[in-house]
Amino acid sequence: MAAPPRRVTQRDIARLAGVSQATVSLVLNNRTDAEVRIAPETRDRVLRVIAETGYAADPVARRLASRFNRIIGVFTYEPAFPSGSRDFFHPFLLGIEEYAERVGCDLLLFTSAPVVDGRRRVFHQDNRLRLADGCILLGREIDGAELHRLNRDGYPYVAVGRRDDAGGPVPYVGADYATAVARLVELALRRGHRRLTYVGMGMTAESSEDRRRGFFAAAMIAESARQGSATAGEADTCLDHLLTDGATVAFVEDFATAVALESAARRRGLAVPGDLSIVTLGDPTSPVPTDIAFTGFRIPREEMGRQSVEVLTGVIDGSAAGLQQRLLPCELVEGDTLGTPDPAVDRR
Amino acid sequence: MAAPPRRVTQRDIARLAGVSQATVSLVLNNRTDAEVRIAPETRDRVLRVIAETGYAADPVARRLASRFNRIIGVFTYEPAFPSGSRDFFHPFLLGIEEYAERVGCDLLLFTSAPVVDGRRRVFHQDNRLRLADGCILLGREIDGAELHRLNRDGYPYVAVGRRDDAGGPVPYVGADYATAVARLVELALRRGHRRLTYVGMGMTAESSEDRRRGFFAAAMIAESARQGSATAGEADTCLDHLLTDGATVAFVEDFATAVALESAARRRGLAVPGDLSIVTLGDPTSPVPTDIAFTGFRIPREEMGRQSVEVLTGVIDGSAAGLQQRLLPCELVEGDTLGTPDPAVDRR
DNA sequence: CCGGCGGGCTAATACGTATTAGCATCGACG
DNA sequence: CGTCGATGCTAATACGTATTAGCCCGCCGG
Repeated sequence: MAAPPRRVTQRDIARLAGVSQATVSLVLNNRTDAEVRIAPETRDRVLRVIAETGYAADPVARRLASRFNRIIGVFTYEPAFPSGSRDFFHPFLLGIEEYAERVGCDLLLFTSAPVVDGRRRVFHQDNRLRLADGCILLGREIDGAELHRLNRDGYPYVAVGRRDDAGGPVPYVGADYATAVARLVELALRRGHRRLTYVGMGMTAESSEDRRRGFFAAAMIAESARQGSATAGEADTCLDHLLTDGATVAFVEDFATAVALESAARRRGLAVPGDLSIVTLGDPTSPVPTDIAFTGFRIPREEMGRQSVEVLTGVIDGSAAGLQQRLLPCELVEGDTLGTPDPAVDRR
Repeated sequence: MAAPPRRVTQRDIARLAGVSQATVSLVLNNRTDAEVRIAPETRDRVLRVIAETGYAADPVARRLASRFNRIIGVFTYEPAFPSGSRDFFHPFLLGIEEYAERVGCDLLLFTSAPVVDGRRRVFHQDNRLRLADGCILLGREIDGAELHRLNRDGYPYVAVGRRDDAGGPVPYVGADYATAVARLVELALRRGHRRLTYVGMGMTAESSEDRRRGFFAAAMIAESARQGSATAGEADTCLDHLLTDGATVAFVEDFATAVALESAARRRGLAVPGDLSIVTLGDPTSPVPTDIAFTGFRIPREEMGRQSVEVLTGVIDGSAAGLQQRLLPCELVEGDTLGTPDPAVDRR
């Protein structure tokens, strides 16, 4: 290991400028308090030496001495490699990077977090959270226990996606699934649908819950409507279920399931939306090839990324300036898969 | 700003375990040299306290005291995620992240680097390079002056893509464009082509140079062949040039140019590869819609990402173990756009 | 001439860890 | 009984910066 050349420090600058290290620090931080005064010529001399040497303060030492690092941690829960989840994370990262750049922060990806029981863990033997001033949590399912721990430790963080309380309110920037789904339900009702069926994934994540809640809340209101529920599995089985149920429209939580359902229907000679309408409740999270323009909504992922950084900076500097829990509206997408129910079937 | 709760330090652990801070550090680092000995029961006591408190060493202090941080910096000359270059960087990042996880390093994206004159700068007023142990440089064109500076400062880094010397050899992991292009030239010659034309971008980047070099070196060898050269611009102009030249095959540096050229040819009633063959010299770097399977090669981007981390770790710990300049082979892609020249045209 | 006061700077310390020289203890050995 | 070598630990210091108490000096007012 070659001895690395000792780098230029404030002491070196101080020696060259004929002042003390403290003075260098004061000049560097442009301190102009009443308490602290530096003569203009001294200041200039120091600045000149700094410019000549190309000195830049060691961010590590700086962080140790003061409090902040201008580093935003990014923790991704789910295995990052399968290209599938990459497409899921990408829009978030886009927004995060953009806003981080704007506020002059670097991004630290906690790739060193080890995988235990198939998921990454924030807390482990040698967790390095403190490298960052705070942390953005990304992942479809986030461990409640870890959120508890974060809250207890008073570590600044923000979740992307709504989260239930965990030993205190969880700061988050989520998508307002409940409202988006409710809007779609209303739309279906207006088009004449009376038998709506929700096809979920059997997941307990908050994002699933919110969709489900939005669906049933809106469907309940229309007393005349009937709702069913199914779990995505084998597409044909699911389709059977829908038909038996007399459903005229399926609200499908997962995009890939919707695609599978549509092809299953087509294989059986059923037209979409002629014989069966299909509504999707989220963007594709894995690349599913399809030419169909599904009716559904778009999750403002990029904006969620941006705002998560915004909220995090608020949490970090304690200015609870912005609301620390935000739900962003989803944009409805008017596709080709929500029609009017076949009158022949719609015998109620 | 709420006073953050002082976090647990080694001193706290020491007090609780009834030992000194030094002992805690020694236990933590599992030091078992001949010089340093800790009684097993003491060690256990300390470890128990650590487990109970959930203590984890502050990586910042650790870095200040010792030398390394287990952080790999990633500097992208263009924004890392934004959509334009997104498809370009993504595979690299994928490989980088994978390998970083394997060696237990975190990744630091230098998003705080300001943009000057349209490109990001490594060195600026308040550069934060020292946060990381070393740095991976990504970008189509990398400023030679900055490479000089990195070399001069002895800062460990590695470029993705071959780079010319800059005040010393530049560690890199690149793609062997020269060989890949030469192979394609040979293939074209075997198929009977005698008039080959290179369509470049007029760029001076090493990646462009290498392709060009590979082309002319291989084409020269076949004394019977003639080569031409054109610069991509308006596709029709370029096509005119090719036809005037009597070229039977175009070697096109940029993927998008190849796509444009193909449609221009088709608009004029020319068949590809019937009347004109087109070879591409790189993957699409921006999403260009096309159904055509171009003949060309694939750049091992992901592998380049992985190996760049590997090389960087070598540079950092000074074990010049691996070669610090690597060129990875590209995989030839046998597409549909390289045929045999029309005999009518091939009058030599 | 002395006290006070403000400007301009420095000495000292803290941040939390890693490292090293060296102290204390104890058993063995001469 | 003194010496020596091992063993087990601690005190002290370094890393590079930020911060604060306070020193020194010159000037002004009395």
